[in-house]
Amino acid sequence: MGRSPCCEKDHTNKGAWTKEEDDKLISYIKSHGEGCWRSLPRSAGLQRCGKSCRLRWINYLRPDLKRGNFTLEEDDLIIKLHSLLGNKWSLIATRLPGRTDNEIKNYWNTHVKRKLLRRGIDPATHRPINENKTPQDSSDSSKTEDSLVKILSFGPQLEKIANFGDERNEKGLMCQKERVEYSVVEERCLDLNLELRISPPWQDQLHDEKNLRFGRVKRMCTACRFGFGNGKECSCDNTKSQTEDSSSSSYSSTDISSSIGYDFLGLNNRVLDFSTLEMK
DNA sequence: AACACCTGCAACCGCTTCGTG
DNA sequence: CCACGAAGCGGTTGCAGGTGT
Repeated sequence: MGRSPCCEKDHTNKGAWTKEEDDKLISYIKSHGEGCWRSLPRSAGLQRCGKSCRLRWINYLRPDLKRGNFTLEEDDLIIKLHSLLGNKWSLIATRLPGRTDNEIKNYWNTHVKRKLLRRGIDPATHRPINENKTPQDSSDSSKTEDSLVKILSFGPQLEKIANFGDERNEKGLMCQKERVEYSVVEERCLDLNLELRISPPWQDQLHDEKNLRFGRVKRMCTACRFGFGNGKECSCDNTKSQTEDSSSSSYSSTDISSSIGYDFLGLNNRVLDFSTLEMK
């Protein structure tokens, strides 16, 4: 048994849109707004599948779309975001006003990939191509796969945490969601030798111990990094004091970056504010 | 001029996620 | 908790236009 079709294929047009179809769609959405794509074609008098209408509107007809070539700034931003987010085109598109996920995806596949390859950079990993096959790396890559599998298997729990809400936002503190997204990105990049690393540098243990004694640094356990602070998974040596003093229990990106003395990826000034990365 | 090949992009397809009853 | 439909997403395809031979 196959999947049921999203529309009646017999009575729908396919292929390139005509000017008349575009006009019908635009005028319908202008007067009725977006929504209920499934019923829209019939209401608008179009012999198209709802999906097709949605795509046409989002990728081509929307009035706020920026047409034309990508600027150098957009180019750089796409590369940076891709190194952090991977092929999450819709997420990347949210950071590029007027650009659609489809447009960015196409641009990546046709221009950016080639550009990176010319520079000797693997577009998939964002690492130098000739660095890929060292014996040390082969063991490292299996480690990376392991850690990635662990992170991915965390998925459902991470989602639950991500839904906790933003009650702490008004204090300017990092909410659970931010902490989760931050940790995931941080962990994913662990093995990537990127100039544009999103995490603050991992502090070596000796340095931590020393600073802990002077009360300069609060060490986070893995559970806290994933947003399980105060749970049974938490093994922080400062959990107790954190629960007593809620204001010190949250780690914001800005807290961290200011505590370590630099603004990684411009998080302080919100150039790349991952806390606001949401699905459309 | 004719053909083959390449490139870029719009559109499609199938899977996943989300919302609702 | 489950089932179902709608919407969203990312990979892939198809085709028009450009370029090389």
